[in-house]
Amino acid sequence: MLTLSTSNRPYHHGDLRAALLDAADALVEKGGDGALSLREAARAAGVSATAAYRHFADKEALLAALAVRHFRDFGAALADAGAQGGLGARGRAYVRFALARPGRFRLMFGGLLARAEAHPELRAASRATFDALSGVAGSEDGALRAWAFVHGLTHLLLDGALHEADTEALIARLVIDPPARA
Amino acid sequence: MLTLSTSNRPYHHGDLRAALLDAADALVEKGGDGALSLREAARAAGVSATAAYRHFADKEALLAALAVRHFRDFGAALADAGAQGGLGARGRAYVRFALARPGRFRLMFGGLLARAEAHPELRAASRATFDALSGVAGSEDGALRAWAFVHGLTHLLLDGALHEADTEALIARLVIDPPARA
DNA sequence: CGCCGCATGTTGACGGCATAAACATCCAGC
DNA sequence: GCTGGATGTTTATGCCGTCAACATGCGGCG
Repeated sequence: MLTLSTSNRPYHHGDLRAALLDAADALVEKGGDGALSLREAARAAGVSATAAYRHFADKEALLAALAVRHFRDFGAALADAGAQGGLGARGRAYVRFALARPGRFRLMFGGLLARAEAHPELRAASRATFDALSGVAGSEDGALRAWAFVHGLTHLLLDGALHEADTEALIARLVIDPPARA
Repeated sequence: MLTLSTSNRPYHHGDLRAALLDAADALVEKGGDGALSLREAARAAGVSATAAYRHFADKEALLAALAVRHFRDFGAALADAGAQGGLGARGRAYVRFALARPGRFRLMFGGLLARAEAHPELRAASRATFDALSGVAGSEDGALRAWAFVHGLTHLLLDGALHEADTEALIARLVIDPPARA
């Protein structure tokens, strides 16, 4: 049974908070945005329906915590891409991250942010990511335009608004590296 | 009591379908995205909880119908703005439409579209709007870039991602008319 | 003019959900 | 070894989406 050392193994479960976040992530990714049910997440974690309330104030708090996690991953992925490429590489990584996990992206940018004042950690995590993005090329209007462009392209692709057949080619063609002024 | 002529006044209510859409619109606009309850909309329309099912297959169908309505208004607003201004005027109208009614915009671009194959009318209405937008400056990559930029800026503003104080000034500064290449 | 069918709306019911309160359990430190 | 507080469970409440059976009333047919 391998009880991993005497480290910080919490009381009853293993680490229920993380287990719930994992379960919620899977549900959000599968069923889309509002398809998460606290009870179902609890079921998936093998725990009673109300156990989640020991770790999250309510359902929205769980979603906010999940969004925090995703913002950190997102920021890391962009930093990685930027390290060995320019602005264009970062932009393409941005779009690809979202297309690979639409549910995550929709959670991150889906209205939770708008009332993020209720979720200080989410505010902080998103601010950190945003500031890193803004600071890429100074904080000039050019950088802002680039960000808005990539962000908008992501949303349009996610929504199926573009009838373009070859998505990857479209990205490669539009999101280019030189001062695209876009 | 003024029973307006003998025109197409449906049977019991006045025009329940429209009344439900109005009520739903108000709820979506106020409480954000998923805050709509069929029962509450019915209550607001002064009708029993299940009456909506005579007009909509289910809750999602109501939301889809509402989105159709908004796509039409949206398209009309953009056409108006474009008639007496250039691409820049149209772009600014785009952003302002969304900022004026965040709930509407989030409904229109919030994941319903992604599985719009279940809602033919929504698919059609969004396609019509999108095609009109794409066709503004030919259907070149430039037009696509412009659209993506404006769309992304809209989302970023809606999400409070930009710390800019004066939103209107930002819009005026970024969304400009000449071939902004953005 | 009267009846009847169908579109419209209502009632009642079911299972699922978020959430709260009271209770049980179990590790940590004294 | 005992106890306290953190963690999880049970039970309950009220709302929700949706279904099935029923009521109602307008428009068209006789």
